[in-house]
Amino acid sequence: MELLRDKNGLTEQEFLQSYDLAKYEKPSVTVDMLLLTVGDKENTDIRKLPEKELRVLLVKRGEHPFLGNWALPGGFVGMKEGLREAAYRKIKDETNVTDIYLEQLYTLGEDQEEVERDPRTRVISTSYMALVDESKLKPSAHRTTDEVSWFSVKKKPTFSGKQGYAFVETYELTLESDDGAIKIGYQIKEVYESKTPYPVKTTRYEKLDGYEDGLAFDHYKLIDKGLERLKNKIEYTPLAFTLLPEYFTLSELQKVYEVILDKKLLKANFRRKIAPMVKKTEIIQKRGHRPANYYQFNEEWQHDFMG
Amino acid sequence: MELLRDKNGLTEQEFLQSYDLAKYEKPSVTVDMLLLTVGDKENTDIRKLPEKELRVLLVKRGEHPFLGNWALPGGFVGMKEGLREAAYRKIKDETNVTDIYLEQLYTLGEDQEEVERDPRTRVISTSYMALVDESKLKPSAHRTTDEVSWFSVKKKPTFSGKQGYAFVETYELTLESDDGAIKIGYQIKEVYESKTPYPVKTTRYEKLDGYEDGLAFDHYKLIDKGLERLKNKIEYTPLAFTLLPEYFTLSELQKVYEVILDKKLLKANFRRKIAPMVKKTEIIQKRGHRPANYYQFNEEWQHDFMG
DNA sequence: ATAATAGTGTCTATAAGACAGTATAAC
DNA sequence: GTTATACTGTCTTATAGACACTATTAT
Repeated sequence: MELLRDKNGLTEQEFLQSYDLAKYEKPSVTVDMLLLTVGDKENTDIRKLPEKELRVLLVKRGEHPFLGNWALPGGFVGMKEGLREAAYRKIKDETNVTDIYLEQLYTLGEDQEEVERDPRTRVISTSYMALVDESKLKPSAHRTTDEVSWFSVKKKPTFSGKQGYAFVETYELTLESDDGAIKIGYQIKEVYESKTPYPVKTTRYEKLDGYEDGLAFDHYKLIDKGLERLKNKIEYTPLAFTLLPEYFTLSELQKVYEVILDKKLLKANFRRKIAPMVKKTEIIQKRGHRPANYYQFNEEWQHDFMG
Repeated sequence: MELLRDKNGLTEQEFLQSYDLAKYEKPSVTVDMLLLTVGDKENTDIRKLPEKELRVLLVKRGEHPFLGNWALPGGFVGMKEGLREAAYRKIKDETNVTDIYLEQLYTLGEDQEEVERDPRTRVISTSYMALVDESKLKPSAHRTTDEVSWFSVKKKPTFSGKQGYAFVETYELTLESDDGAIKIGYQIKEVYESKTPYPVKTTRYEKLDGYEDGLAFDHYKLIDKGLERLKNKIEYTPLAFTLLPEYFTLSELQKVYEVILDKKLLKANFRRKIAPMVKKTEIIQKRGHRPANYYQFNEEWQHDFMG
């Protein structure tokens, strides 16, 4: 095979030997983990089945910057470590869970505002969304000395309509810690402008009045994006099953959909729709009043559907 | 306001002053642009309207590594430059277009294989998908001395079925330059494994037999991902309109959908479905046989639909 | 018995798909 | 006239939503 030479007459090998790594100043690269689960709410009436809620794992920062604020778990990426591998490592550090669904979410550092998102230096952060079944978490001990807590998450629409020429939607994103002691809240404002011939959407985040605590960096963006992604994908992918144990009842599955879509579903219709995705098992659950059948994910489904 | 101090007793200001940037070795950060457009195919029969095809902009590399191969336009990100800003800059360099639809696509550098995607050093690359109306491109002169060309892109399914326990789908991704001189082809193999309780998808890329030319780096992944993204989003977003001039006929719009979804649509049904997205104008096109009405994007639409 | 959950049947409204038809231009 | 494109009406089928009903348990 003949050797290609560049403008300077160098072969690839020669070029690589002369390549000066230190010539350019480089940004730092980190990963941030949006670790989500769906868990049972505390139950007041023992006769009723527990409601479910979405939860996100946050870590209290023990260092500058944003010392004392709550942040998504994350950290710098090693030189020989893939972004996804770094994400796995972080999850293992925080939760001891290794078998977990993971997908790339978004990379922060897009515009001037985000260029200054970290006061130390320019930091580009790739985020991953991870979904875990709550039952895998129970026995885990956190290995770090950091304070770590699950926060319930809720995003609810507060306004939708025209403001002048633009169309505006606002939401409230609220987080509350395990014990209810810490409350974090942001207002999200989405503006749709008709920049003919196509529309442009811009999103603004602001701390909500009356919420003292805040998130570190621009991590609210990732929580918001993750919730949206989940809402979209749960309709046409098997993502919901990553949030449940292998065996589940259809009522449990329905509650997962309800908490993610943030609306009540009619039982009969829900069952008809998800029927091809699940397989009935012989196992029976005794928990509510009438016993329920346990179901499993039906691996044949994606073939018929996605294929 | 009281000053928080960390474990070492430092305030944030003191911490930042003592923060040593050079302590850690850092990966390099680049952006890659997937610039797509839909254009008229060369016409044989003058009486017929031209067919449309999807096109992607590629640059012939004049430097190591991958010297002589075709690549997506891209390059290193400046320290004070946002990723999106860098993407804009690249597009302006290559096409002189400034007003363009842009969305973040994917960040490469996930796993061990991708850690070694660039022989110079560890490179993390965030990619953007840009969609342009062909008519905006015509008068542009490329400012770089590099060879630049639009390639037609086609992804067609070649197999779908079970292979042992797993479900497999294969595709052929083929690119062909403007003048038909350069042909690039990859086989894509998607394997769905039923890693209970949820399925895992893995994708493999291989050069197609009989295709001599190749893409630089792992850029085939970005083209593949971009086409998928476009196919998904065109159904529920106004993305199609970014690929057309402000005024267009419904037949033109339909052809854009057809080339992206890679299937023929029935006229009557298509028109019924997109009716709320468009606005009829008074302008008439004389091009085919019976003159056609020009339409515009209807900015009211997203409100009713997305809101 | 009553409350709570599990599970099914069916009517209706809406959307998607198929296809036949009419209309208006170039040649 | 023929051919190619533009545009509409309507029947059929599939899907989504609403709601009423039965079934089985704990208390």
